Amino acid sequence: MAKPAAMTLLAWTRLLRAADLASQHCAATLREAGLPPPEWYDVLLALERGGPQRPRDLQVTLSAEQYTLSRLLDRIAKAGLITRTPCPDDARGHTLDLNSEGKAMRAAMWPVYAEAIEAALGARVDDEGCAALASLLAPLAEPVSG
Amino acid sequence: MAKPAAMTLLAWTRLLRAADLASQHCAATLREAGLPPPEWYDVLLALERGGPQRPRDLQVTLSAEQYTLSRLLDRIAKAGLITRTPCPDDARGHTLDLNSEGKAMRAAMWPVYAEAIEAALGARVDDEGCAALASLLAPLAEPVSG
DNA sequence: CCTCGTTCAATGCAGTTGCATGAAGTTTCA
DNA sequence: TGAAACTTCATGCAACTGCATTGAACGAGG
Repeated sequence: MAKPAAMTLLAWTRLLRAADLASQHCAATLREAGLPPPEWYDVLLALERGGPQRPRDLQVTLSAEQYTLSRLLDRIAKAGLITRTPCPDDARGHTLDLNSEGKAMRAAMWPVYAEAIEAALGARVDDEGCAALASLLAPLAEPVSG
Repeated sequence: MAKPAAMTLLAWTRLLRAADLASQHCAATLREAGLPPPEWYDVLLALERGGPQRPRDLQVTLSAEQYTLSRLLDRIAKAGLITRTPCPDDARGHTLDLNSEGKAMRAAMWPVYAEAIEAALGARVDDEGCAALASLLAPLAEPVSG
């Protein structure tokens, strides 16, 4: 029932605005380079790091809604970047894997994405500041109810 | 061309995730209370604070895209919370104003919104932490290109 | 082996967004 | 004055999102 303190409200507005501007910048930068949006990168990277896996697993890693991920994977598959093969153990699911185009796309996206992150955050907050930010934001990394 | 440092990347992911979870929580809380989404609150508050004004002015205050705001105002007007009267000085625009339902709605939303902010941020980061967050995020408050 | 509760994934539908464009009004300046 | 440039706001269209539901397959217990 407690109302937020003035400082909490300030941090709140800054947090939302900063994240909005930063992610907008990234999305715009990728778009201008003719590349897919940032969420594709997250999927491609997770598959490259974690190897072939099922949507279920990706859902946990990316903490995305089930239906969001389902449709995102549809689009990525339609673009020919991943393959879906039936899962032998469980006929409900399929195993997702990066193909060579997918790997190439991830590699092509990274420099652009990295540059955008650097412009949006790295160039504005020094290393020490980033460390402070990361540790201040750590408690916000899990769902509110949990 | 510089690639982000490891700490920058950590802060980046935490920032996006924190903001996403926090805003999700707020939106969900308002929704569960049968109230309009957070962006309505921002409009109602801006009108209450700034008095009658044109979409153009709101657009600056809220830093929203022109078409986003245009349609948002449509919905809010359709819900009967604001009035649009032709602007005498400039026939292109109209003046927006809160009516009594609009004021009542803003007042009704605040406790719920405040509670959600407190749960998402206030209860997790103390006052000093919020102050630190706010000052670290200050440089991110303006567009990347500007 | 069946049945019931659970998990995995896709999808219908309505609402929202982004981009591009359009229509109407205003300002500038020769 | 009047044509060109700019501002203000709305909207067509395609893409995306969220919620709710469905359908299929799994697994536990009788």
